[in-house]
Amino acid sequence: MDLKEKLAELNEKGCSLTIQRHAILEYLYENRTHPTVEKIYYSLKEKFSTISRATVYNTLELLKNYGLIQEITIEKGKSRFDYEVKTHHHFLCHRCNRVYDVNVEGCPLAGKKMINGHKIEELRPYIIGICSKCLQKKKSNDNFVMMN
Amino acid sequence: MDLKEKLAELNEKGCSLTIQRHAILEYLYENRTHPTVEKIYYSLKEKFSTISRATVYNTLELLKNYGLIQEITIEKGKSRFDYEVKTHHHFLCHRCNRVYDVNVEGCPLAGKKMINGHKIEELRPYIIGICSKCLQKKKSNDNFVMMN
DNA sequence: TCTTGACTTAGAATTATTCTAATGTTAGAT
DNA sequence: ATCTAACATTAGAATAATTCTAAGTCAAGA
Repeated sequence: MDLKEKLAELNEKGCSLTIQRHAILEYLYENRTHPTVEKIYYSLKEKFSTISRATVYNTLELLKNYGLIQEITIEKGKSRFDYEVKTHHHFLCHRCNRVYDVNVEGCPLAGKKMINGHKIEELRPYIIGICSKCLQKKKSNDNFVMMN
Repeated sequence: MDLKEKLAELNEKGCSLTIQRHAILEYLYENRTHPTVEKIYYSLKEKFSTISRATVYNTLELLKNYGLIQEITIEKGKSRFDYEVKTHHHFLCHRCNRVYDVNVEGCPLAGKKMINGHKIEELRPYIIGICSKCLQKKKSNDNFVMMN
């Protein structure tokens, strides 16, 4: 779903479209790097110097409740946010702390509404490990060490 | 793996088995409710009145690094811990905040070592929703309201 | 224009986690 | 048995993430 559609949906549902809300959703639309709240806050400060953390938190919560963004809790202690709401796997590299999207086909939970009598509302499939970039880096370090 | 085996493994790997470490691992062995750090800390305080939060955090980190327990980051802002390290799904009820184990067969990631060039070290498959108990409660509330 | 309610703001408060410096414990050397 | 060095634990301070609060801002409708 593109930005205009999401903004329209917010509007239709009677949610007032403030400049801050617009900016936050737009930021997530343009930055698919799964930013933390802190990252979003500081990035927006450059445009809107008076924006407050509370607004960022409130807006992210609001957008999440409207189902327009999703929260990622893959890391201890802090949340990240993702413009894409369709369920997909996230990969966290514990070396560089980057979060990647990964596509995994054939999840047996896909489309399921219930499990063990519990109502399923959201899937958060997380994978932890070392990303390809860091594996490369590690390799060249090893080479470097071997050459000495 | 039972408690004795895990303690033995710690010992074999040269990790000193202090009373606190023993108590924390034992607590997780006996309490499979995915306790938060705070819950663990206060429960242990009853037996060991001088135990400190730092020890609880350090020990949980240590046990995790030895691969004897796993960390659950399903909730915003805080960690829970699980004695069982075999990969399994966790279900968080956003009404009552309980975390349940659920068994899901046929995950296409099972046994995979790599994905998109990234090295997989740990899977954290989380499901969010409303648990069976809370669904029941909701139902009886509805009935109650209807009867009035 | 005035009022009302919703939104934003700055900063305080709270919560979770990590850090620090002092103290306690233990195993091996003597 | 005692000493010592390394490691572990402790209380509390520091930091980080999030939520709360009270005051100010804005915008739509009477």
